[in-house]
Amino acid sequence: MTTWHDMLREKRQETILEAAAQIIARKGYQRATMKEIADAAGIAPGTIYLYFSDKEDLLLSIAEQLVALMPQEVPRAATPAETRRFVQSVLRQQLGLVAEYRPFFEAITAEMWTNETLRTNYLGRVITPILGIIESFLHKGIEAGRVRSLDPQIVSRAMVGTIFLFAMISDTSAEDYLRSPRVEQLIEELTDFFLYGLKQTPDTEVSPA
Amino acid sequence: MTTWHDMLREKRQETILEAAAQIIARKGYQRATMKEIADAAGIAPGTIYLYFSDKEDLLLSIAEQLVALMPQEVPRAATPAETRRFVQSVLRQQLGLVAEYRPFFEAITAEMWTNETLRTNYLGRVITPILGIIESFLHKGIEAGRVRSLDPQIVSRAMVGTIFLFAMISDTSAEDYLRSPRVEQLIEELTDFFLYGLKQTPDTEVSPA
Amino acid sequence: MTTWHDMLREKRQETILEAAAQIIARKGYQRATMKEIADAAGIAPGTIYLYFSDKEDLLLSIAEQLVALMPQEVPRAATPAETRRFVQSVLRQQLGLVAEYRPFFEAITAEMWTNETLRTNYLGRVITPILGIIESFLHKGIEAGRVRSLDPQIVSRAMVGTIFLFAMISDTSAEDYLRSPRVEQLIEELTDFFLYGLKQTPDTEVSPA
Amino acid sequence: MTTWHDMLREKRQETILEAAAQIIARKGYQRATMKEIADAAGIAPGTIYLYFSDKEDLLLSIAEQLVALMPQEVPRAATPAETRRFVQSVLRQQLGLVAEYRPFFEAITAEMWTNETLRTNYLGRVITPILGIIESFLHKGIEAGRVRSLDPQIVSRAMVGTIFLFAMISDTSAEDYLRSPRVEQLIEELTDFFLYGLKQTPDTEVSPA
DNA sequence: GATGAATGAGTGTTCATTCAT
DNA sequence: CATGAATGAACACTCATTCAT
Repeated sequence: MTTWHDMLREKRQETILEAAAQIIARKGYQRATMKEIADAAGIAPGTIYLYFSDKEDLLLSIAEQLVALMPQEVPRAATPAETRRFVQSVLRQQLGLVAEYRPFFEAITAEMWTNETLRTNYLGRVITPILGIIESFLHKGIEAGRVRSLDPQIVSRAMVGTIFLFAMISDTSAEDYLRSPRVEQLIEELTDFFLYGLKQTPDTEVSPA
Repeated sequence: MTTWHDMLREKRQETILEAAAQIIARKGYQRATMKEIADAAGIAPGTIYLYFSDKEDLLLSIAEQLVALMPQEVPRAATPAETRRFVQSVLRQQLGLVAEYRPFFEAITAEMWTNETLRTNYLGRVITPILGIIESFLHKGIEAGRVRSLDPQIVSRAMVGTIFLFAMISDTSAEDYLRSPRVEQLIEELTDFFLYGLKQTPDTEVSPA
Repeated sequence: MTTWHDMLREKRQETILEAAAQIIARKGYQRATMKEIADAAGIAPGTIYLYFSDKEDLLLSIAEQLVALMPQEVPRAATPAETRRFVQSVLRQQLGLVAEYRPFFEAITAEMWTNETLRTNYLGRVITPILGIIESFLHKGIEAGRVRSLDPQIVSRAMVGTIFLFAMISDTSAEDYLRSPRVEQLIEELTDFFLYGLKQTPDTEVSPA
Repeated sequence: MTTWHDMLREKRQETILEAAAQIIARKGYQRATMKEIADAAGIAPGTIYLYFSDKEDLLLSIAEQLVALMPQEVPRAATPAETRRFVQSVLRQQLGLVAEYRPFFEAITAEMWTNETLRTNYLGRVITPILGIIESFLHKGIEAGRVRSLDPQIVSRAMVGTIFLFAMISDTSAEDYLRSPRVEQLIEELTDFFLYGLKQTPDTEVSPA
C-alpha cells in the first residue's frame, strides 16, 4: 500500500485546490494566473500539472469539492412543527456551507454563467439536489395538508434564490449577514417569512418558536 | 443641427452594444474577443474604438444601459388589496425587464463577481434602488399594520434573490420561466408565496385574486 | 492658366508641410499621426492625401524643402582676412538656417538614422554640398598658403559636426545658443577656435577682427 | 550561491541586448519589432519579457550600457606636450568606444531626438560628463596659460560635435573613418586641427609630435 | 475638392503549458 | 518528483489609408 504516499499526494492536491479557489474567487477564473495560484500554494507552476491536467481541471475540481460537500439529506418533517424545523435546517445547512467554503462557492458562482461544462455540473450536482430535497418535502407537505398548495418547483427556487443572494452579497458588500450571530437572526427572519409570508392576518400564529 | 448624423451614431452605438452584450453574455467578458463582437455587429474591429474607448468601456456601457432602464417608481399600495398589487408589480416589472434585456443582464451578472468597479456600479445603481423601493414599501406596510413585522432589509433581499435566480436559470437551463404565459403563472405563484408563506393555516385567504 | 488655382494649392501644401514638420520634429516620424498633422494644419486627414501620396512622401518633402533652402554659394575668400569671413559666413548661414527652419531640420535629423532613402537624400543633397563648399575653400586656401596643410575632408566634417551639435542641443536642452545675441558670440568663439586652435603660442594673433 | 545560474542569466540578457541594439540601430526603435529582436537573439518573443519589462526597458537598458561604458577619467595634462596628449586621448577613447559599441550608440542616437526620457538620460549621463571633463581641462589650461582664452563650454561642444559626426557618418556612409588604420590618421588630423586651427601663421609650430 | 467614418493589417504583451535539469 | 525558464499562440488596440457623401 502506498497509503502514506497517497495521503501526501491528496494533501498536496487539497492545498492547491484551496489556493486556486482563493485566487479564482478573488480575481475570477480568467484573471487568475497559474503562477499566482502556485505562489499561493507555495509551489512551482509546473507542479500544478502533476496534480491537475490543466487550468480548467482546477476549476472543475473546485466544483467537484462542492459537490462532495452537499448533504444528501435534510431532517424529515412529519409534524407541523417540523415544517419550521425543515426550513430552518435547509437555511442553516446551506448558509453554513457557504460561509465555510466561501472561496469555493464564489469561484464557481462567478464562472458558471459563461462556462457550459461548469454550469451543467454545478447546477446539476449541487443546486438541483437541493431543489429536489425541498421540492420533495413540499410535495409531501402539500399532500399531508401541512403546506399550502403552491407549485413546489417555483417555491423551491425562490428559497434557493434567497440563499444564493445572501451568500453572494455577504462577501461582496459590507453587509455580512453570514457572520454569527447575525446569521441566526437571518435564519429566523427568513423562516418566518417563508412560513407565513408578508401579510398580516388576524389569526396567523407568528413565530411560535 | 446634426440630428440625423447624431442619430446614426447613436444607432451604431446601440448595435455594437447589443452585439457586445450578446457575445459577452454567452462567453463571458474575458473570453469575448473584440473581433467576435465586431463580427456580430457587422463591422470591423477598429470601428468599435470609434464608439467606445476600450473593452472595459464596452462592459461599463452595458451596465450603464441597465442603470438607465431601472424604474424609479413602483405603484404605491394603500389598501390591503394593493399589497398584492405591489408585489405583483415588482415581480412583473423586474422579470419583464430581465426577459427583454436578458443579454445585458447576463453579461453584467457574469462579470460582476470579480470586477470591483462593475459590482459597485451594478449593485449600487441597479440592485440597491430596487431593494430601497421594496424596503420602503414594507416599512410603511408594517407601520400601517398591513404587513407583518418582518425585517424589511432581509425580506427585500429574499424577494430580489428570487427574481435574480429565476432570471438566471431562465436562460441557462431548459426551464424558461420567463416566456409568457409561464411568466404570468410564475408571478401568481410567487406573489402567493410571498404574501402568505408556506404554511397552511385554517383561515388564510388564498389568492383572492 | 490656373495660376491662381496653383498658388492656392501650393499654399495648402506648405501649410501641411509646416504642420507635419512641427509634429514630426516633436514626436518623431513614427509617433506622429496623420490625424495630428491634419489637426495642426486645420484640415481633415483625408485631405493630406490630395497633396501627398502617403506619410513617407510627407517626410521626403520636408527633406526636399531643406534641400531647396541650401545655399549653393558662400563668399569666396581671397585674402587672409577673408578666411575669417568665410568661416563666419558658413557658421552664420548654417546656424541661421537651422534656427529659422528648426522643425524641418529636427524632423529630418531624428529620422535619417534609420531611413535609408531619407539619409541618402539628406546627406547627399544637404550635407555633402556644404562639405563640398568647405572642402573646396580649404583646398584653395592650402594651395594659396593661407591655410595650413590639413586634410580638407576631415576638417570640413569637424566644422559641420560642430554646427550639427549646436543645432541639436539648442532646442533639446536649456542651452539655447541660437537665440541672438548669443548666436553672435557663438560664431565669434567658434571662428576663433577654428582659425587658431586651442594652443597658446607666443605670437598667435588673436581675433584681429 | 547561484553564481553559475546568475551568470547564465546575465549572459542571456547581454545576448538580447545586443540583438536589440543591432535591430534598433538598423530599423529604429519604433520599426523594430519584438519578434525581430527575439529572432535575432535566437529566442522566442515571450522570453524577452523574462529579462526586460517591456520594449522601452530594452531601449533604456541599451542606454544604460552606454552610461556604464563611459570613462570617468582622462589623463591629466600638466605640460604643454600633454595638451596634445589630452586631446588625443579624448578622441581615441571616444572614437574607440563608438567603434566597438556602434549598434548601441546608433540605437540611442536615432531615438534620442524624440524621446524625452532617453534624451535626458543619454545627454545627462553620457554626453555631459565628457563635456565636463573637457571643459575642466580647458579651464585649467587657460588658467595655466597653456590654452588660449576660449569659452570652454563652446569649444568642448565643438569637439564633441566633431566626434559625434564622425561616429555617425562612419557607419551610415561609405566613409568609414573608424576602421583602423584610418582612425589613427583621423585622430592625428583632428588633434592638429584642434590645437592649431586652420590658419597658417609664420611661426606656428606644426605637429611637434 | 474636402471630409471623416470605416477599415483591417500589424504589434506589444500575457500566460497556460512543456520539459530539460 | 519538483522546478521554473522557455515557449508561442492569442488578443486588445492603433493608425495609415480609402472612399462614399
